[in-house]
Amino acid sequence: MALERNGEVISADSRQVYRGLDIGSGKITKKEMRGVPHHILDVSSPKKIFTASDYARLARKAVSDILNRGKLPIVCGGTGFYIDALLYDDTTAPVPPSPTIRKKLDKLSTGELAQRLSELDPDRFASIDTKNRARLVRALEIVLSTGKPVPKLKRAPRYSAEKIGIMRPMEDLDRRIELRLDKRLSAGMIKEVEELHKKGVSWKRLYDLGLEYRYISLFLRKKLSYDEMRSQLLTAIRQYARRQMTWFKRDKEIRWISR
RNA sequence: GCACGGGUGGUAGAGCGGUCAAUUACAACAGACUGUAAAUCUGUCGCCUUCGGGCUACGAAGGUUCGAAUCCUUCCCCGUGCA
Repeated sequence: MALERNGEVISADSRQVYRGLDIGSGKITKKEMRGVPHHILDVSSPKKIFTASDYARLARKAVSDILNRGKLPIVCGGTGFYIDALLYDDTTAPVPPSPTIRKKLDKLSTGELAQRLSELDPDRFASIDTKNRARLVRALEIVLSTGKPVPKLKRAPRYSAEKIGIMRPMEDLDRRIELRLDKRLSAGMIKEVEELHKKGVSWKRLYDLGLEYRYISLFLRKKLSYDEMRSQLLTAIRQYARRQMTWFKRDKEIRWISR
């Protein structure tokens, strides 16, 4: 598509932003790019946490650069939240994460966090998932660092964009996922994870990166046998694919093609 | 052949006379998503339902009991030990 329409690609993938996460994240290779410039790949160290707002900032810069060159920006990827962060203004509260506040909040139980939020910001409390720690912590972080309730977000479109989604039967996807996994495994994905750890990416961090990085690191730590790792990872990837569909299905602007 | 141990929902595995359609975990299905988003979290999960309940279920068949997944008998499978 980029070749046909004089475009450049902007990746919307929350793992391909990290250097060294190549096979496991399915990062496109130089050769596969066929001369088409690709953006927002390898922009962060895997030791750091790259956020949706970092993504929005970089991707918007890329969009305007591409437009200035008279070319078509093509955003491509499966991280729905990142795509929204790029396409809409006001998708996240403008409050950077605060390690100090988080450290304090981490000591509280989920119930206590919910309790505090209900006192400090009843409005946000009413709509939040009260069992989701990560959400509660973030909401409290916003309230505590601004001294104000969590702002209502407008989600204003920033660009006029055409959204295209590829839909295929789940069985078909499942089959392709398995083939893809085995291909990655034989392409040295385990080695890749081992290398990342050697270079200082902690086990905890690898776990948090999810999917291939999570399960392979568990295998490397001998918490899982090879077969357990492969089958649990396969399941996790399939579940993730379904979660992605849940996200995209609710976006009524997407035009679905089967391809 | 004898002696033990065991057969429970898609899977693993609790329950060991009533409060059991059956703890829990996983899988499956659906969903959420305010700077970790490949993350995090929620709901449903035997069948039917007018959501009150009804029905069929814990290897099989009988039996004991007001009442059994839980006790007894026989049978069929599985594992271990002795032959």
